[in-house]
Amino acid sequence: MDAIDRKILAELQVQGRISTTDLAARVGLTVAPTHRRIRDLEAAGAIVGYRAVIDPKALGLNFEALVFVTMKQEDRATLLGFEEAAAAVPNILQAYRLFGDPDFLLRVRTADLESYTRLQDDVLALLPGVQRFTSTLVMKDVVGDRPYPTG
Amino acid sequence: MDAIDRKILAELQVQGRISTTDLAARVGLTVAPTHRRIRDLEAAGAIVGYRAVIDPKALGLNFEALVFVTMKQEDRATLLGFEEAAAAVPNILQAYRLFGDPDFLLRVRTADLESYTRLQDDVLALLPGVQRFTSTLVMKDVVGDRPYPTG
DNA sequence: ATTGAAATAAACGGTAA
DNA sequence: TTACCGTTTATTTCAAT
Repeated sequence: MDAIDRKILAELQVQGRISTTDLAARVGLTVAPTHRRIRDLEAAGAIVGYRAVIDPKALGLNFEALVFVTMKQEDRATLLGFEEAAAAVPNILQAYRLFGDPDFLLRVRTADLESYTRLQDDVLALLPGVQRFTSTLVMKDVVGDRPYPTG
Repeated sequence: MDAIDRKILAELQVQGRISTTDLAARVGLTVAPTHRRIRDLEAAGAIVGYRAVIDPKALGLNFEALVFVTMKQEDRATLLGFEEAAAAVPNILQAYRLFGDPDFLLRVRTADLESYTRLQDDVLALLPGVQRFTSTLVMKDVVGDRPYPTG
């Protein structure tokens, strides 16, 4: 993982579909070694995959909320049960387990406030082991998901 | 934005580098209309771009924290000043403006706890308009950034 | 550097809402 | 009529050896 690899990762995080030819020019190599490095980075798991970045509004997902979850107990089984159930809810885009209280933070997307209300009442409230949760509405994505710093 | 477009978006969110040929087969069209749809989705802004998904550990970024920020004032200038300054910090991967208190939530990645300490003291603490902030360490990414539901 | 595959773009006719 | 598909053709670009 030298400086060139980091530059490759930086470029691919911004332009996931850049051709090997163009990428080679940007990192100052020829095509062959560039291609080899990409293959190695993929094989090593440094590059997990590629994805299109979608505008959620295009899918009608205009509402975003953060949900803080506090669990009844913090034993292993309770936590794992919750994590598994949460992973099965497609509207939960991200979920973090935190140190301290609350135990989890969820990032949730729905079409609108009404869909969110339904989701909270019919799905989130039924997640196993939950003592209580607090929702906070997201007003604005100031910094939307951004590439990792490579420098 | 019909069902086929949603299917295209679903596939591209999971396999951003799938070939038009393969994608066409998956959505049940031939290459030409599939390609047209991709072009239109890109032009309409539904597809914002493409990116490689990187393992942050490969970049040595092993530490993640959430930072809740409460501002001194909530006037427009103060908030915008903070947002601009926050956007200039590469370690801030995501930033949300929230309703209520706290005013912002930041997701921050650094190499380790020491780098985070330095970042907090030397950078985050100097962001303009901040009254106080509270850090919470992330124990685990239960659900790492996941595609939007298209159904 | 070469070969084969794939992306891209345009044109044309058919078809269903 | 409008909008979309599918086929075809041609050109370009890329991957891969």
